[in-house]
Amino acid sequence: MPSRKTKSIGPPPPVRAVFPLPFTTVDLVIFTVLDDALQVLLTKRPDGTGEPFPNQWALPGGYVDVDTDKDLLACARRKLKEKTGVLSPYLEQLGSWGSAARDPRGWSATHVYFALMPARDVNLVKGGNAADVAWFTVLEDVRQMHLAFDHDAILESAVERLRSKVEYTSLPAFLLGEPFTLPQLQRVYEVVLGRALDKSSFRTRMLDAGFLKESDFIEGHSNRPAMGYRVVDRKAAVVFPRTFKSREGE
Amino acid sequence: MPSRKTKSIGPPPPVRAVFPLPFTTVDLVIFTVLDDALQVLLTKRPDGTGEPFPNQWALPGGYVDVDTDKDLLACARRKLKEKTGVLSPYLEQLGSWGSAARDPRGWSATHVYFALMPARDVNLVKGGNAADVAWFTVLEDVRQMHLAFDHDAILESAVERLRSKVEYTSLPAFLLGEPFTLPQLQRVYEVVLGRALDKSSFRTRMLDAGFLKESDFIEGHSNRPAMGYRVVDRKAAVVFPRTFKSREGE
DNA sequence: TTAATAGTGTCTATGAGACAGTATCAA
DNA sequence: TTGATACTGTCTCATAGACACTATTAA
Repeated sequence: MPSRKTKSIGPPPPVRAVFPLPFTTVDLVIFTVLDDALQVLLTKRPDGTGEPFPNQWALPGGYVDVDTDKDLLACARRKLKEKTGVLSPYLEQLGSWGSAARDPRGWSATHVYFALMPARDVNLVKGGNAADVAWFTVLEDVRQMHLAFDHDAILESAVERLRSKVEYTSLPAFLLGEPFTLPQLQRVYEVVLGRALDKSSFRTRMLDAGFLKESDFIEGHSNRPAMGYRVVDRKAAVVFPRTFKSREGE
Repeated sequence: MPSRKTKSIGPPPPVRAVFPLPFTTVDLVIFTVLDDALQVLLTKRPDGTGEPFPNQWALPGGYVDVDTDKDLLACARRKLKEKTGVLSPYLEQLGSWGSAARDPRGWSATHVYFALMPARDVNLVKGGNAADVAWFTVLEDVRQMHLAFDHDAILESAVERLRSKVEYTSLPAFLLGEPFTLPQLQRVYEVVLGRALDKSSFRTRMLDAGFLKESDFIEGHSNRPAMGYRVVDRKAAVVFPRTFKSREGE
């Protein structure tokens, strides 16, 4: 009979329960917009180690380490830093997937987080357990691959969540490095949504929502310079009261 | 990170990994609307069994059973049926909570689902591991309690999710038994949102959204009979293009 | 001056909110 | 006939979408 509220110091017992436990992992869906396309970060599964799905591409992730990870979010942050070097991007829980069949090693459950980050902030970290790390476009590259485990389904769910939230939140701002211009932001919205938006209504919506502050920085990569903006609160997205196209079928 | 063993055919080994695994549980946040109030189903933790939080109220849930549960959803359905007898209510994943501290027995992660059901469908099942099961109003009863584990935080998150979705989806329809009338449905919206809605705009919104079919059944519990409706698709909610009160701070 | 991109103004349509009015029932 | 509830119509206002317009730069 375990006593309350005491975390044991020292080495954990070899067996933690008298019944079998599922494996517990954390996986990450890391998005960016690069070359006018939505891209996702994947890592290659190692070869020759006896691990399942050798040489196949997979979402970055791995086992929860009971000794170092305080909680699931801390575990996600740790893995994020290991792969990208980025410390505090926009990070949100997507959900969890668990079943007897998804991993040949046995019953496993994964807690999935999705992250948004500017491509230029990322410093791809190669080596380690994963042989390789790279960006893949969601619409082209990944369509022609089969990811390891149930990661195809997880990615699909992440893209769906991202798309639907982009319809009524300021999420895309986290995909851009600061400061950014309104036309740049609009392009990101259009890339994720896969359709064009009206310039005028886009500007009013963004500026009225009050989540942007002028960076009093002008930035022109070609002709007339545009106003630069920064996000007021880098931690949370703003929710708009309407979706983008209220008229007719989404 | 230690290497993992491959799954063997035959009886499962007593130890499934050479590194410690977190406990894996599934918890349920079961909502209904009863007596013009949003209510949640809680179970009382057992006493004298050495389990943590004896006699405290908690969300129904428990360990994933690797041998009987095919996946997390199946596990959630099993527990749902055990407590309420209801087989297929509206069921959606809320998220997962995991940390070293939430359960005194050790690192644990719980996968939380939330369910919506008509109160009249529920047959409270007492006994078993949980001594007691009952409905509690979210706004009054639960405010004065302290739930076991981190269930206060989980419930708060579930209520928040429910409220925000009620602003722009047809979710409340799943809290009512069929057929129901539009005034009944409006009352449910108002109870969950905690504010009154305009009758006229409510009716147009609901009927235009096309998720209701006339039950050609008239139901009058007092005066002029109202049209009865049923939900077209009992599995999914409809998303409205706008929130209820677009003008000013929600 | 031209090309290119940034940004604004003007019109229309939609639909929510407000609220008054009508319809249909029980007693 | 009265009261209660179901339901409809009418007005206003906010704002998204469409699209033409002006502004500011580089070459």
